Amino acid sequence: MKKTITIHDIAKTANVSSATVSRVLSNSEYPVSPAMRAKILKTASELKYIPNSLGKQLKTNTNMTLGVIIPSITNPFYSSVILGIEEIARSHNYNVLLCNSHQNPKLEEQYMKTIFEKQIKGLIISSISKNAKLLKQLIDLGLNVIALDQEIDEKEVCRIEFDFRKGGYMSTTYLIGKGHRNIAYVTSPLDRPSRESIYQGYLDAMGQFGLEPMLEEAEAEGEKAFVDGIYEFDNGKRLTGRLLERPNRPTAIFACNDMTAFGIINELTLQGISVPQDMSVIGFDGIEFGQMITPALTTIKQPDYEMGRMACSMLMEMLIENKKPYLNFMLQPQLIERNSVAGREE
Amino acid sequence: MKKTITIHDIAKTANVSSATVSRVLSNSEYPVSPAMRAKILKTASELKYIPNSLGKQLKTNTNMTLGVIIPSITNPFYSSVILGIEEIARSHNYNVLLCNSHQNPKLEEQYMKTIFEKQIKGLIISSISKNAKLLKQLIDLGLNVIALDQEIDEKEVCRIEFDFRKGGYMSTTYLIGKGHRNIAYVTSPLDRPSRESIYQGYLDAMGQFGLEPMLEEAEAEGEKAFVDGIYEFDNGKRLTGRLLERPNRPTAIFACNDMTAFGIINELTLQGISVPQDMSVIGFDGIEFGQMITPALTTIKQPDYEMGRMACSMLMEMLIENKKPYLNFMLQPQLIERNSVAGREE
DNA sequence: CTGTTAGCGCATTCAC
DNA sequence: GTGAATGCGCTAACAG
Repeated sequence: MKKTITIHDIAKTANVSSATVSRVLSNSEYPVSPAMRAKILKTASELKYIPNSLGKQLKTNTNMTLGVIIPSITNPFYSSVILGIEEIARSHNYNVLLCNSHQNPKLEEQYMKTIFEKQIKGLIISSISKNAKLLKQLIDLGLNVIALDQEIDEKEVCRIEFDFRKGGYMSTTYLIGKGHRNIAYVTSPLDRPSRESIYQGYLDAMGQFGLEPMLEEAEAEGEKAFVDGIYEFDNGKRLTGRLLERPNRPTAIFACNDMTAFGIINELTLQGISVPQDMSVIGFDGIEFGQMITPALTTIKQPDYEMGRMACSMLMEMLIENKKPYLNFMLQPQLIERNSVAGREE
Repeated sequence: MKKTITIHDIAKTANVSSATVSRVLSNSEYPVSPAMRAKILKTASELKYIPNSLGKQLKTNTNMTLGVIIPSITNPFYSSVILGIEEIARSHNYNVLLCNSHQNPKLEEQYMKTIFEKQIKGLIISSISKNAKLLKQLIDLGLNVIALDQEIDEKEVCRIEFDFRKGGYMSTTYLIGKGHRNIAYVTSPLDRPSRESIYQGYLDAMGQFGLEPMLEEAEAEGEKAFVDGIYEFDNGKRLTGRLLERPNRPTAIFACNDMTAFGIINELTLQGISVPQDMSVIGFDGIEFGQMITPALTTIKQPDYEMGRMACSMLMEMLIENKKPYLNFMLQPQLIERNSVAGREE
C-alpha cells in the first residue's frame, strides 16, 4: 500500500510552499504566476495527487454531501424520488448519503445525528416521527432541511407537499363520472396523514354526490410491515376478500396506492371477476409497474421523480446561495387513464 | 444559528483538559476516574455536545461510511441489493454513500474518485467499465473493493458472482422437462457478460437435448436506455412481436430478465395468446413484482438482497478485522415455480 | 489517572 | 506573487 500524497509532498518536490500548491489546486482566486501554476499542476499529476477532502472540509466547514432519509428504498416511489435528488445533487457536484429509516423513529433519529456529525449541511427527509425536537436542534445548529410529504410543524423547514386530498377527490369524481355509484375505498391503516387525506378527498367527492362511502381499512401495521414490499399487495388481496363478502358489492374500488391495487386486481382475477368489465379498479401513486400489468392500471400520478428534483433544487439554493426560501410547494395530482376502469350505464 | 461546541468548550466549563474529555467521549480504553467521567458526561449533555466526526476521521484516518456504485437505483434488483448492504452496514454503524452510475463509465470514474477523496475505505461496485486502471490505483492506495457480478481482472478485489450460466441452463432444462421443444430466448443486447452467460446456459441445454436454439436479441442500447425502467418492458413487447411473425412459433419463451418477461406476457395477452395455456414464459431475476402479475411469473431467482448482505459482510471483515479474503463467491440460482409455465404433451 | 503537546491535510491570514 | 504560520476538531504519544 502506497503512501498517500499530500500538498506538502507536491510542495517539496516542486520546491514551492504548500500554500501556493493549495492556491493552485483549489482553484483559488488568488494570483499565482503562470509558470509556477504550470509546474505545480505538472508535479501534482506526476505524483498522482488525489486531494483529501476531509482536510478541506474541516478547514472550510463545507461539505459536498447531502443526507437523505426515506422510509425504504425498495418502495419504487422512493427510489424514483432518490433518483431525482441524486441527479440534481450530482449536477452541483454533491453526493448523497442514503438512509432507510424503515419507518422506525429511533433509527431515524440516529441517522439524523450521524448526518449532522458528518457535518452535512443539507437534509431531505420523509419522516414519520412527529417528534421534531432533535430536528429543531439541528436546524438551529445550521442544518438545512427539506421535508417531503410531511406535517412537520417547524417553521424553518421547507416542505414539498403533494395534494393527497385533491388526488383522492379527483380519483373518486373520475369514477363517478364513469357512472359508478357504489365505490369502495380500500386502504392501508389510516394512521398516516397522507392516507387520511386521500380518504378525506374520497369522502368529499362521495358526499358531494350524495353517495354512501364504503371503507375497507387494514389493521395497524407492525414496524416490520413496511420493509416487505409485498405487504401492501397482500393487504389488497385480503381486503378484497372481505369486500366481496359484503351484501352490496361495489362496482369500483379505489386503492390507497398502486401496490394495493395490484393485490386487488390479482384477487379479483383469481375469483373470476374480470377487471374492468365486472369491476373497476383505480390506484394511487403512478409507479411504473402500473403499465406492465394487464389491465394497465388507471391511477393518480404522484410526481416522484420531479419531487426529488425539486426538493434537491431548493436545498441547493439554500446551501449555495444561502437563500432561505421559506415557502412550501404543493405538487398537484394528475390522472393517468389506462385500462382498469370501465364506464357503467345506469 | 448557535455556535457549535467542541470538546474544548466542554473542557473549559468542566475545568479539565480536552484530552480527558476526548478519552471519555470516545469511549477510549484509557482509565479515567469515575468522578471526572461523570462530570464530563454531565456537562457534555448539558451543552448538547454533538461530535464532529471530521476531526476524528482526519486524525485517525478511519471513516464510517461505505461507497456503493450501481447502475441504477430504480432497478428493483439493485434496490434490493442496496437494502441488504445498508442493513449490514448499519449493524456495524456504517453508512452508505450511494452513487448511480447510469451505466456511464465517465460518471463511474468520477464517483470512484469522489469516494476516495472522502477517505472512504470500502467500496462495493457493480461496474460495467472494463477499465480498471483507476480502481487499481485506488486499491494500491488502500481502498477495499467488492465487485458484484463483475469480470474485473483485478486480483485484489473480491467478487460476489452469480452463476448466470447455470441459471440459463436451469431455466431451459425446466422448460424442456415440461415438454417444450421449441424454446425461444428473448434478450436485451448480448453486450454484457452476464447476459452472454445466461444465453450460453440456454445454448448448453438446447444443445444437450439436440434442440434448435431460437434467439431474439434487441439492438444495442444507448446510454440513456438504462435510466428508463420501462426500457426492458418495451423490449419484451417489441421482440415478442417479431417472434410471432416467424414461421415456427415457439411454445415457450425464456426472457433474460423479469421486466422483459412482463413485456412479453403483456404483448402475448394483447395478441390474444394466453399465458401459459397457449404459450409459456419464464423470467430471470426474481423481483417481487413477478408475483403481482397474472399469471404469476415463473422465474430464476438471483439472490439480490442476500448478495448485498454478503458483499457488505465481506467488506466489513476486510475493514474491521483487516482480513483480506481473496476469495470469490459464486451464488447459485434457484427456480421459483409459479404460474407462467404450463406442461406440454408431445 | 490527568494534562501538555503535536499533528492529521488543508485553506487562509499575515508578512515580505 | 510567494511563503511562514496558524488553526479547523479531534486523538494519541508522551510526561508527569
